[in-house]
Amino acid sequence: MGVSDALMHPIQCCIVSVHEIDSRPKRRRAETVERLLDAALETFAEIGFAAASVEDICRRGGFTRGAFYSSFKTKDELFGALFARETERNLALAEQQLTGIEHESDPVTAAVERCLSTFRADRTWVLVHTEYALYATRHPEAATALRRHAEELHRRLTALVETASSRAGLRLSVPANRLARIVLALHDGVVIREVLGGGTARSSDRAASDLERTALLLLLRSATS
Amino acid sequence: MGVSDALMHPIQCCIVSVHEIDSRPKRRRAETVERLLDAALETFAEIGFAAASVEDICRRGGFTRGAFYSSFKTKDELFGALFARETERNLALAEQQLTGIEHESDPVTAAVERCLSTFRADRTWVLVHTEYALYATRHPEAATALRRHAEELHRRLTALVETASSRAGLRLSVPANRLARIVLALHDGVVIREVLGGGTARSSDRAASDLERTALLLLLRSATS
DNA sequence: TGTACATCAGTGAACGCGCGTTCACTGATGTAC
DNA sequence: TGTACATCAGTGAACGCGCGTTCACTGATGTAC
Repeated sequence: MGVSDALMHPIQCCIVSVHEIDSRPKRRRAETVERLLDAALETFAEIGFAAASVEDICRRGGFTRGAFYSSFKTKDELFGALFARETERNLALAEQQLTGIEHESDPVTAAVERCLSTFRADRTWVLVHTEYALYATRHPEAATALRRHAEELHRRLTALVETASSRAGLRLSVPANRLARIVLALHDGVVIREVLGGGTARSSDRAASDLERTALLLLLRSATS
Repeated sequence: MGVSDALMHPIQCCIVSVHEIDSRPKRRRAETVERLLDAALETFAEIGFAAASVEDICRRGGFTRGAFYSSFKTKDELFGALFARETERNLALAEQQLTGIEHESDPVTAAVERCLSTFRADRTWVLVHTEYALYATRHPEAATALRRHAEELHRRLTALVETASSRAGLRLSVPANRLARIVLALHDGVVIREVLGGGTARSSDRAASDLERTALLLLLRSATS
């Protein structure tokens, strides 16, 4: 095989790995898919799913339409794949940011701060996610994917609230379950208002995250004792 | 002019007003516009703005496409007119529900209850409003209309918080201004999650409004003293 | 009141463009011997 | 190593449909005298 050959010939091996890192891999469909998804994410954020033509996406990715249809059956399928990729990324990011939070001296404040910095309103994703939610209203398979993701987030935040509050010896006047739901709703509301609301452009980043910090601290202060 | 003529001839006046109330008015463009807007609202909620063809809207309203174009220049103009009509309606409704609130014995709780019952998640409007917000992202005139409406809501809620808290002799640990923004964001988040989120169908009406009640009471409890 | 004309509200056929999707083809990459 | 063949990834022309928009026309309603 090519691989074992390569192992026996250091020089050729080197060339092969250059091929794999560089833009000339043996089989590059996976890479093409990634580039198309990247292009789709940007295009959908800029002009919306419906307004974005397959040609727009391909042009941005540096392909022709044929390439698109050799990777995806339809434009709708692409939307689903994009949502799947991005939500997986976001969950992994959250995982990474929040592990070990219960060892902080003040886990509540720490969690608020970390969540704010992790999920800082990412304009692109808010736009595409919102559109996907709207889309899911009329496409049951999309609704399933959306629900799964929402439930996963809720599960993780609930667990976080539970471990953090018990470690800190705090009593919750509202079940962790419900508290998590409230926090998620508040987050959504603030972030959506920032991106979609008639947001005044002047330093709205800080304004929105300040607002959310205030709100979360108010909430948590009166939910714990 | 026709009006002063009518005033001088009681009988004719009566006939004219029958014409205006009944479905045979002299000039019925206004009524046609209303019917088209009604049809558009339902159609947009069902299948979305982009997917809704002008023909779909007209068919639902009982017209042909020509009627549409003799009342609106483009499909986009219709969207703007629809948003204008609905926001005006909503503001009027809010006005009506919230006047006199400061005379309640417990204005905070009363306001929470009235807001919840007034702005109970109206699925149709949440869908259309969200889509309009997304649309406004790419259409500056729409963004202006959206901002105006958001600011108006914020102004009214701020005033309500101020008068209600001062009448009740409460001190706010957060400016009314900011508190109003937080409440609006929370409301948006809850309502959007209910309609767009992977909402479990089982009695989600009550669940969502219970959640919002809990959240608002928590917030207001720790924002006042 | 009756007649002639003007305007209004809405019809429905037609246009033309852009888009999603298909498909026959091509050059590059990999495999067999 | 070299040659012949197979598969893969992507090309780009073509198709056909549906949609937004236009426009010449019509019957109903209103106005003048």
